[in-house]
Amino acid sequence: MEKSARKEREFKTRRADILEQAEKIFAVKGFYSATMAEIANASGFSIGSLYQYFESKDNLYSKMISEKLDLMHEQVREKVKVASGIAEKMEMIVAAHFQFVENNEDFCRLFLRGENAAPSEVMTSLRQKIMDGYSQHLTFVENELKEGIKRGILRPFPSRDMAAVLLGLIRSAAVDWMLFPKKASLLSRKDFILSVFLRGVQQNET
Amino acid sequence: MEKSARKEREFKTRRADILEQAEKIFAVKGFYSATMAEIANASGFSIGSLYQYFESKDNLYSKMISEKLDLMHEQVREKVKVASGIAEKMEMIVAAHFQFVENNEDFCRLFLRGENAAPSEVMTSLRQKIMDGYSQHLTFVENELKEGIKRGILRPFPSRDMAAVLLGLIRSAAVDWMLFPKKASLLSRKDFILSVFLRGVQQNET
Amino acid sequence: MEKSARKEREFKTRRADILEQAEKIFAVKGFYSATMAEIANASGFSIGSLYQYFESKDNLYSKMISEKLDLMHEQVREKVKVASGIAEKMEMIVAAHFQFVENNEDFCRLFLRGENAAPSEVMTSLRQKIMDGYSQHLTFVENELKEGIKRGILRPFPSRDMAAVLLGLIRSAAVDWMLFPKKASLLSRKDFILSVFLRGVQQNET
Amino acid sequence: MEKSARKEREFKTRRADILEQAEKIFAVKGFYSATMAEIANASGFSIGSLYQYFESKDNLYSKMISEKLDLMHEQVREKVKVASGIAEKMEMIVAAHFQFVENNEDFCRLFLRGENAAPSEVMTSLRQKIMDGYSQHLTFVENELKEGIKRGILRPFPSRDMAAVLLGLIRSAAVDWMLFPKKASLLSRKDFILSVFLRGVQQNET
DNA sequence: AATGAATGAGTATTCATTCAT
DNA sequence: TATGAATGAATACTCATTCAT
Repeated sequence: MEKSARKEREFKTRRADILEQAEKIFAVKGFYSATMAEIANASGFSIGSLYQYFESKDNLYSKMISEKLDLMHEQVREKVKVASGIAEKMEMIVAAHFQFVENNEDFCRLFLRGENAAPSEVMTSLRQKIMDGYSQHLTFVENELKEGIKRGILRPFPSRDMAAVLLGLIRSAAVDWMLFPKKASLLSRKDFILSVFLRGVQQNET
Repeated sequence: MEKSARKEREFKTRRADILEQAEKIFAVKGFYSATMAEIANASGFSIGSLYQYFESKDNLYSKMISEKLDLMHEQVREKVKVASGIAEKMEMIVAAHFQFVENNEDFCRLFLRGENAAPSEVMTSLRQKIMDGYSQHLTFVENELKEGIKRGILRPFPSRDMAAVLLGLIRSAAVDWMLFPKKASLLSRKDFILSVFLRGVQQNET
Repeated sequence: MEKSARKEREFKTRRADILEQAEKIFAVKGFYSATMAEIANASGFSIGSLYQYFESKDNLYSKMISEKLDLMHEQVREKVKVASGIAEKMEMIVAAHFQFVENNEDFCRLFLRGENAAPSEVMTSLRQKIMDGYSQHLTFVENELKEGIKRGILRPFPSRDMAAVLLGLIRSAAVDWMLFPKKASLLSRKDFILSVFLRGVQQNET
Repeated sequence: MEKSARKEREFKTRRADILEQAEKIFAVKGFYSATMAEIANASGFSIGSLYQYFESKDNLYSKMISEKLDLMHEQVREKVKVASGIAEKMEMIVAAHFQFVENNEDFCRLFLRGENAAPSEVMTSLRQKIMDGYSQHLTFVENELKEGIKRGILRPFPSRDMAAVLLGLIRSAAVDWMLFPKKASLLSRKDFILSVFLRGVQQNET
């Protein structure tokens, strides 16, 4: 039926609209201080309608977080995929992350604030989902680095630890950029981070 | 007066007791889900008494966070102070942080969760305090690194960025350790982090 | 729209129901001892619903007082308006007040108790509103008396003072009636009050 | 024992001090918003000490009100006692009340506010006490007026009603004076009130 | 399907009173 | 006797969720 297809499409669009507004509000107020009424209002729906798209406030928040996080991982992977060569792939890992942060600053600020909180079932499962997603992402990065080790470009450190270090460096640059606002774009710090990661900060002994 | 001195001492002890219990409860439940009644109960005081030591729930949380953070910064600085030589100082920066995280895991988990949230006055001032403390700490680390640059031990990168990188590496190792529990102590990762920071991950070109 | 009109009507009815029950409870217990739960219960609404009709307990109390007071003033004025001649108008002023007191004893007892209290914003504004209402009412009575002075029926006392005296006499009769319950209606004291007001208590010298 | 006599004296002095401060605070904040801590502080005693002089907050308030009211009644009676002749006695009734109000404005404002509230035992008994005191006072005034009726100076109205009217006029003048602050003293309105009471507001027919 | 009024459980905070010191 | 820290009952208000229309 054509009808159901259009309905389906509309459903998704509206769902996305809600998610978009919710993200903004959660970013400003945090999970607890944001209210369903507020989100309903901002997205132009009634409170009741919100519950047609999401089971609960927890669920709305969870979906918002996890879907966006998935998007980030996906974006990173896609950009890395089209890159050729270890060096370019590593550059893309950093660049893609930075681009996502710049394009989704509100969302990322939510993580400065944290608040992946609450002891509820749903929230616990969110935390698990976040960790799983992170774990997979780590594995993805790890595999790229392994290639570098194999080719003798990278030192034979444990690849998982190296991946954690790379993501840690990316994260710390992003946090620093959000915490202490600067004129320069986050992306402009890409080379610095890459350089530190690749060559270390130690003066060449010669 | 002896009397007032003892009272003073008792006051501080009890205040610390409350803070200690509150930390545990906040760590498990988060700021919003933890209740004053729970904290009162856990610390063996009545609800009313809590308010003799702290103005409000916000205030209790703020004090708990900021005092512990101050303690961390202080502990790091003291350990670095007694170290001699750039290398040893940098080692101490990493070691002292790791030790603190191991000794205060509950507290640190609070930061995984984040939740330095709430749009209230008190919480806003807490966030400012956290940022100020971090900023000062960054400056402290930066000054140590500057010495290293001056002596030609470290590459002439912007010292502040290098400091941010070092703290970022420390943080990412700590987060990784808390997120994916391992048998090995966090401290055992010190040399790896230091090595990465100092020599980088790039294979020596030969 | 028919719908919104009915909604509107229902809203007003329910609001009035709450006000009516609240009046009784406040009359018995006073502002502070009355609880929102009690009022909710008595009016057959949930606690939450009370807050859909009134912003706060203070607000509920304020509206109840000021709307009823407005009603009293209005009723007095309407009855006076249809009266013809100074004598009849003055009679109506007394009669209308007494009728209101008899019909709204609970409400009036609230004023024996006073309790237009509380240092809150809302309550301060209530007190101002009460005074303003009283002031206007005084002016209304004053204008009627001025007519009597102009026609040489009343002694040329300051009209405002005379108005205050008349309302004072009305009030004292009402208070006496409420304080020391008697079989006779308050209205039956109308002629006495009027007589005292007009001719005083002094024996005619002859 | 001398000692106990001094103790007794001290006790009364301190009790009076508390009552004095309490009156001020109650006048400003009302019964419910005033706190025992505040009263303790203002009167220079500890909270615990307050309870050595008064059983409870209700009791403190009750005693403050009833003792001051007794004082008012007493002062009026004494001044009336030394007056000679009906006219002078009636003048004194008005003058003595007005003087008390001027000398105890804070206290009297408490009655504008009312708040002889609370459904507690103690408060109920206070209300009874106030009514009894008022009733006795009314009887006292009534007896003076009876004398006037007997001597043919006053119209043969029911004496109790006349007394209520006189006290009502006094009250309304006092309330008006407190509600709408004026430069003139309250006492300066004595003759007006007396004149209205005696001769009414009606123009003499001549 | 959409609405938004109604619900009521849940919680921070206050403050009269007590009692150990 | 005096103190004031400790107590905990009491209560206004919020907001996620439901469901009648």
